[in-house]
Amino acid sequence: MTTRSAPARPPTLAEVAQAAGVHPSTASRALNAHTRGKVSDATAVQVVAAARRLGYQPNSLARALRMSRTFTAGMLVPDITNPLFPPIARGIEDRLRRNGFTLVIANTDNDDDKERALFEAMVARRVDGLILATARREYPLLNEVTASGLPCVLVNRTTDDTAVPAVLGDDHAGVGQAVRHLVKLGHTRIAHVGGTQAVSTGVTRYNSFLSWMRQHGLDPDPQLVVIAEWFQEERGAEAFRELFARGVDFTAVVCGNDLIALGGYDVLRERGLSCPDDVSIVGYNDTPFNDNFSPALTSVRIPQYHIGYRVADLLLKIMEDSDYQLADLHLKPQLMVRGSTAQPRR
Amino acid sequence: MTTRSAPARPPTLAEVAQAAGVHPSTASRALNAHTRGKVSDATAVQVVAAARRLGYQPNSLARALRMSRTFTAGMLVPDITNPLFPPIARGIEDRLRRNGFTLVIANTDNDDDKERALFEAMVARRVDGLILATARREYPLLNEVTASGLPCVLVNRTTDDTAVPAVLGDDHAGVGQAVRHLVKLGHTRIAHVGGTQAVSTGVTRYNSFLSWMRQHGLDPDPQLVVIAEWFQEERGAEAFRELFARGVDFTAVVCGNDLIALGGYDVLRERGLSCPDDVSIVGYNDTPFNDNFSPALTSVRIPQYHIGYRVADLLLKIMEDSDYQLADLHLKPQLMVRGSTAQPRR
DNA sequence: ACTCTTGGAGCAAACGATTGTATGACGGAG
DNA sequence: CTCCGTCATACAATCGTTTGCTCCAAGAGT
Repeated sequence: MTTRSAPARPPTLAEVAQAAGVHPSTASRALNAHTRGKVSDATAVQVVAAARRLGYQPNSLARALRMSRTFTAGMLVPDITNPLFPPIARGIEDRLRRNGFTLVIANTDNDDDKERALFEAMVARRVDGLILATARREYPLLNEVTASGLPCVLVNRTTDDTAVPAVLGDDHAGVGQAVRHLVKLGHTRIAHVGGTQAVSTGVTRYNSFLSWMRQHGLDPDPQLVVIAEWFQEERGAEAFRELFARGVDFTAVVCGNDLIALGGYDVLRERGLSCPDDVSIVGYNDTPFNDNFSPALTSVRIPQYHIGYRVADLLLKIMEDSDYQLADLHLKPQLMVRGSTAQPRR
Repeated sequence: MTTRSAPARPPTLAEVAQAAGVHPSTASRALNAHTRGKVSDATAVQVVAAARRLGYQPNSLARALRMSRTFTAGMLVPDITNPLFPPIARGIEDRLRRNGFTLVIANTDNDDDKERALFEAMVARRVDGLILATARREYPLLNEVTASGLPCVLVNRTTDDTAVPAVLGDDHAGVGQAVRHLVKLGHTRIAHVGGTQAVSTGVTRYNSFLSWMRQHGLDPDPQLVVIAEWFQEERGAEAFRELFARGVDFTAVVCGNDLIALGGYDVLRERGLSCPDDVSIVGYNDTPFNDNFSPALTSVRIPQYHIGYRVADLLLKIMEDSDYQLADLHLKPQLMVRGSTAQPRR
C-alpha cells in the first residue's frame, strides 16, 4: 500500500516545515511564488517535495484571515432561474477561477430588503469584490456599496448615476440591427413592446428604437410603443393586447426581450394571427430554445458568456489596482435571423 | 449627521468588548446564542447594545478558522446552463441560507479531471459539506469524497454503489404516469428514447419503462427502445432517426428528458410527420418553455426547487449529526399533459 | 460562623497561515 | 586578522475569533 486512508485532519504548513527540516516561515516563502526568491533553491526544493509528499493544501481560511483577502467574489442576481444569467455566471466563474477566485451567487428576487440583506451577508463573508446584475436605474444600494469601499462592477444593467463601471451588451447597436433587418424586409409600421423603464436595458432599447426608426426615415408612432411592466411572458402578453387595442396598424414588433416576444406569440395565437405572415417579431437576448419555438424566434444575441468573462476580468483588474481607469464595456451583439421575421404581406 | 462614512476597517469583537467594558471572551459569549446563558443578562444587554452601536459583524474568517467550520457548502453541477439545475440550486441556496450557510457552485462539464480539481478546490476552501449533481453510476470520485470524511449528498442522480444518500425525483412513478397516460389514450406500440445509461436517471427511466409496459400487459419491443448518447437535443434527434430506421411501427414515445423530446420534434419535422397526430411524445423533467413549443410538450414534472430544498435539508442534518440515519428521498413527480400527446390515429 | 456550591467574568491558548525583523554564517576586502 | 555586507533562515507577532480553565465573590446550607 502506498498511502494510508485519508487523514482526518489535513496537514498544516508547520508539519510540512518540520518534514522539510525548516522553519514554518521558510516553508511559507518557499511555497509562495511571490516570495520564492527569498529562500535558497535547495531548501525550496526540499519544502516543495515535503509539501507534495504530505499532500499539503494551504488552509485558505488562515491565509484569508492573515492577508484579509478571501479570494472570493460575490454576485447578486435577480433570479438564477432566468436563463439569461447562467451563461453570464459561467463566464464569470471561469474567469475568476483562473485567478484562484471563487464565486458566490445569491438571488435577490428583485426585493430591496433581500438585496440589502444579501449584500450585508457578502460583506460579512468578506468577499473581495462584488458583481451586481441587479441594478435598477435608481439604485440606492449602490451608495452603500461604494461607501463600503468594496470593489464593484455591474453587469448587463447599469444605473443612471454611473459611478460604477458596467459590462453590457451594446443594446443601441443591437436594436439597430433589429430595426434595419425589418426595414430591409420592407416593414415601415414597426412597433416596440419594451420592458420596464426602471432598468437600464428597458430604457436603452426603447430610446434606441426611437432613434433608429428616425434614422431610417420612419416617424415612430407613439401609439405603436407599449411598455411591458416587466420582462416576463405574461407581462409581454398584456402589453401586446394593449398594442392591438389601440387599433393602429403595424406589421412588425421589436420586443424588449425574448420572454416579451413569447407573450406576443401567445396574443397572436389568441387573435388567430400568424407570425410572420401577419406580424413579424424580433426578440432580444437570444436565450436558449429560440430555435425550438414555432416559428423560431429571430432575436438579438448578446454574448452572454463573454459578458460574464469580461466583467470578471474587469473586477479582477479593479481589485488589484484600485485606481484602474474605469470605463463601461459594450460588447457587440449579433442578430440571429430565424422564422419569426419575413416580408410584410400588407 | 448620525454616522460617519463607512469605516475602512470593520469593528472587531475586541472593540465591541471594550465599548461594553468587558473582556472579549465575555462579549463573544454574549453575542453567541449558544453561549448566551453563560453571561448575566445585564452584561449581555450591554454587549449587544455596543455591538449594534458599532455595527459589529463577526469576522467569519476568524470564526471559521477557530471553529474549523466555514458554514459553506459546495455544489458540483455538470453545467448550470442546463435549465434543470438553476431551480435546484435555488432550492438549495434558500434552505442553506436559513441556517446561515452559503453555497458555492462549480461547473464540471462532465469532465473527470475538472471534477477532481474542483473537488480539491472545495476541500481547500474547507467547505463543510458537498452536494453532487454530477454522479454517474460508476463514480470513482465518490470514494475520495467519502474517504475525506466530508459530509456529502447526491441530488437528481445517484450511483450504483449507494453509500451516499440522494434526493431524487421518483422516476419510476414518473415514467409510470407517462406510460399510463399513453395507454389510456389507446396507445399500444409505445417506444422509449432513453438517455445515456451511464447515469442513474437514464437507466432508471429505461427500466421503469420496461416494467410499466409489462404491467399494462404490453410486451416492450426491443426494437422500439433506443438510447441517446447524451441528454441533448442533437443526441436525441440521432436516436429518433435510429428508431425510425428500424422500421417498426409505433405511435408514441416516452423520452428520457425534454431535450431528447425536442430532438424528436426535429426528426418528425424532417420526415414530415405531425406530433401528436402521427406520434405522441412525452418528455421528462418539465424544464421551462415546454408550454411554448408547438405542440406544447407533455412532460413529467419533477419538483426541482423542492428537490434542492430537501437535499439541503438533508445535508444540514448530516453535518450536525454525523450518524444520522441515511436514506434516499424520492419526491413525487406529476405528469403535465399538454398538446404533444393525443389518441393514436392508427 | 464556616464551608460548599455556583454563577459570572477574565486569562490565555489555540486555529494556520504571512511577514517584518533579528540572527547567524560565510566570503571578500582592507 | 578584523570587519562588514549579504544571503539564508529563524523568531515572533499578528489576523479575530472561540473556549477550556482559573478565579473570585456572593449566596445557601448546616
